[in-house]
Amino acid sequence: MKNVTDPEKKRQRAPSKRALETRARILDAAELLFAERGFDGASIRDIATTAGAPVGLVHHHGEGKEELFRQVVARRADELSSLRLAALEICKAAGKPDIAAIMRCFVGPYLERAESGGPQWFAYARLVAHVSADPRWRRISSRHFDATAAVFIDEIARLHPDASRERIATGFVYSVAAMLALLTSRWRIGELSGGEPPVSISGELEELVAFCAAGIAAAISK
Amino acid sequence: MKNVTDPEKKRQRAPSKRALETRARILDAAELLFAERGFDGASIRDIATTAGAPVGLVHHHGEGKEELFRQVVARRADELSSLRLAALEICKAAGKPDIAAIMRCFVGPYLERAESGGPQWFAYARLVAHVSADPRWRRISSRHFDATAAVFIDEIARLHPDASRERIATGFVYSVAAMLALLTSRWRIGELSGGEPPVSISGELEELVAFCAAGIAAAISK
DNA sequence: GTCTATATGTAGATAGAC
DNA sequence: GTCTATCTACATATAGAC
Repeated sequence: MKNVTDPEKKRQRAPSKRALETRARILDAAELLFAERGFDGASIRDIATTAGAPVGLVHHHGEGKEELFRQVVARRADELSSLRLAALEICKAAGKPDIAAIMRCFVGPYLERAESGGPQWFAYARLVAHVSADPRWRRISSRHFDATAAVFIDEIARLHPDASRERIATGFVYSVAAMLALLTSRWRIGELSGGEPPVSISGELEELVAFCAAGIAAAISK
Repeated sequence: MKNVTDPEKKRQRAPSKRALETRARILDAAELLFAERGFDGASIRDIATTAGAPVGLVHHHGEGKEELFRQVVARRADELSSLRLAALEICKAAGKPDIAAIMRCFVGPYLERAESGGPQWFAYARLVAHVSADPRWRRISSRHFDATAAVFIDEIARLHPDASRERIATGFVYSVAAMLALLTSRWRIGELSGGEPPVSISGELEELVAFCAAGIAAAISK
């Protein structure tokens, strides 16, 4: 399924190194600005300026604003899914995981990336928050996030065969919301606790995992 | 402090009944469209059309798009704060509340309104989700939500004097995120559990309260 | 792939009649 | 307060030279 002649695909030649860099710069700029101001608040012109590229080039690589938006969401979603599923496999190989261990495989990879991967990963969390808030992006959300989410829900369901799947899914969605809140609303936690927000993100991992695991356990036995 | 001559205030006469109705229709339309498409995705013209009012009137009542947005957020925020604080007072009068009881006073009033108050309250939840996702609205968020949030965090802190305030605030912010997820992402819960989303919102109250209370308790003792 | 110039629509805001 | 007409700016998208 790779590199065979495909009449559907338009691009025939491999892109040059410079082209790939330009494309990456455009996606980074789009990620930053879509995250900061949402789909309609970020203009192609602003994205072009931030990327240091002319406007026409942004259209060329993005194939229109909506498609550019989807590409930006998809890029890290795919990377995250791989990391999460790999973590879950390792965890399962070491023995039957409990809810906390399962959720640690889901949130851990993101928190590690956010800690070490630079500010683009924080921008991405805000972008996902925008996607979650806006009903126009439901299709994007389903397409790029649901398959992996279903695997994790299955894993919890296997651990608690008597619990209704709807309650497990509910607890899981609550947990994802909490994870995004950690990544996007540390300023608010800081304001409400009267001090500065927590310095280290990965230092918050166990607290978040404990919150999610206890919450899910309580919700499914209610 | 009421009805005295105030040189700061511009409006001198009480608005007519018709004017108040028009204003309410404009705020409702703005709420719906801001919730659906975010600040930049909703245009003043769309809001005017939905409200059945001319564009100039939207500007007149809203005093500019940003101020209109803030007014829409503020309207229900103030109403919700009153309901929540009243619920907490009643709860405290009946004896020392635990974490679940405290959180029930916070999320209960919203879920009841969403159940009985019509679709505008669901739109408002999406609007708040947009406000939370977008760093441009931090001031609005602080101004209209933080005071009440601080009261509830204080109440939990009184119950657990040894827990750090930062952890309590973190658990509270996670809980608010979960509440918004219930109001804005039932479609996703439905998709992930392979069936329809839950019919009744208030039927989900105890499950959500259990999730939040167990999560907070686990997070502060971690 | 890269970049410039341009076409076409629509945005927020305001002036002024009623 | 209500409504119409209009100003100015900027949006997305594309055509075509290099």
